[in-house]
Amino acid sequence: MAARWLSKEEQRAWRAYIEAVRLLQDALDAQLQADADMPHAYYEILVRLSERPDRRLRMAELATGTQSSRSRVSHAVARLEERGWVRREPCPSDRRGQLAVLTDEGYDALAAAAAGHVAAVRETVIDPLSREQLLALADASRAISAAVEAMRDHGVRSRATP
Amino acid sequence: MAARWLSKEEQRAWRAYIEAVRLLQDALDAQLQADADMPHAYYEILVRLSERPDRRLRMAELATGTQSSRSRVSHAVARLEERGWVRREPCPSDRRGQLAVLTDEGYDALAAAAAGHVAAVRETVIDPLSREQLLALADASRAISAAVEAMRDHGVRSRATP
DNA sequence: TCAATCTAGTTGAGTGTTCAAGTATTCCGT
DNA sequence: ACGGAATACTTGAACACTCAACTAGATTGA
Repeated sequence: MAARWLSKEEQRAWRAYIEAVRLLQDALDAQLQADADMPHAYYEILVRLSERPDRRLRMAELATGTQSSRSRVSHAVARLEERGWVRREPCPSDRRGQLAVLTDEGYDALAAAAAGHVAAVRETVIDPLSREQLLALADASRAISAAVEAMRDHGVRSRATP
Repeated sequence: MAARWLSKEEQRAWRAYIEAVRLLQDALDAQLQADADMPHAYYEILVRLSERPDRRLRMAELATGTQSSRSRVSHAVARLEERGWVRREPCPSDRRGQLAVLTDEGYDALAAAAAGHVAAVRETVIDPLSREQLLALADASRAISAAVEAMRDHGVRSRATP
């Protein structure tokens, strides 16, 4: 397979993208860590749980919902449980399964964190972009997500040839 | 400060964005780890060094160039040095400073990793987007980067009020 | 029905990142 | 010239994530 490089324009675009991604992630992580003492990944777990009427979710659903591995969620929920923000329950319909349940303390922690986090998101992403830009960003993002999932599934055609 | 929430549309866009970011980062990290035995952050360090005619860069420049903290770069270079991919040199003009120098082995490792990585970037980002989409993504990214830097500088106006 | 296989989730070791504190050197004002 | 402040970088502990191996329960099919 001939290695096809990026054009100057593609290169510039790609770098602008990952640069923004890194800066943003670090900034949001730092903001949440400083203001709410939790990493962004934990925040997202609490958000997903809070959106459920019964405030509970299977571990696997939590994993797919937050685009993370089962192992990550398992470790994270263990930590959240130590803090009393989440509790585990056995799943009635499948005895292998576990339900992560958001506790009242967890809900309070989320409520306390949310305003600051949303303000930061607004300040760094929503407000600096026009509506068209934001929608374009979302479109491009969906295309990227689809492509990543496609690559994951069909097993990376372009793997380094051994 | 009144907490201003996100509209439905903003919410959808924001989620699409971070979802893509997470999926992409995990995929690229996994690809590089599997094919070249290095995380994406290390790859970027090697890239920056390789772009210099003398293949060397001050630690601080490496940090700003890769949007990471000095500490991160310091640890990373230490690891890369253990592998023989990078070497440290004292900086002649400032005795506090250090130069990270890409070794020949490091250059080879980068060369071996590059094709697979670029192919993955192309497959997940460049190819699935139209030229307009890619340019729009870059524009939005630059706006986000600027906003993050602005927030970092002027000290987060919207910090959780204690 | 029972073995093989698949799925849900956990665990621990290894690795990378962060945060705060540390050392060494340079810069700056007087 | 010299003391204080800023800068360059490192270090170690605490924490998060990954990968592979593992347990336990569900599913399949012969």
